[in-house]
Amino acid sequence: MTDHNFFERVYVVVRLIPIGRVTSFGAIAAYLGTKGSSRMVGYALQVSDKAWPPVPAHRVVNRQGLLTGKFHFGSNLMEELLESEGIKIQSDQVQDFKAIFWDPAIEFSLEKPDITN
DNA sequence: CCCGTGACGACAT
DNA sequence: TATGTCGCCACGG
Repeated sequence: MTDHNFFERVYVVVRLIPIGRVTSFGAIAAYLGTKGSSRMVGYALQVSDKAWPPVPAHRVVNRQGLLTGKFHFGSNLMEELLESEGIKIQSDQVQDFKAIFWDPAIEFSLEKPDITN
């Protein structure tokens, strides 16, 4: 597993995010064991367009549920993508963020069977 | 090789 | 609660 680069590890986790759910940079960083380098997660997503398979980077927001990276998607593409998945956005902020928050360190490790995507 | 930058986050004031 | 500062580490100039 350590054969993969840090960036690719980020992509793997992000691709695990169920549709209609979101997670934070810090949660991913913590799950990867690099809790302090949450900035690297954001950097990885910035260049995720050259990764394959595609990475749903729009499902990753900051700790406040704010769409800090929407500018990198161009206009309001990030917001539209999230709303198309049923996520409500207002003022660049995810509504009911706590409710749809998906923590890989918790929910994924439990391997909940009711999550089908 | 050194310096500034950055999709963040925790803590101090 | 809001604002400022520091730590984190990869990358480009």
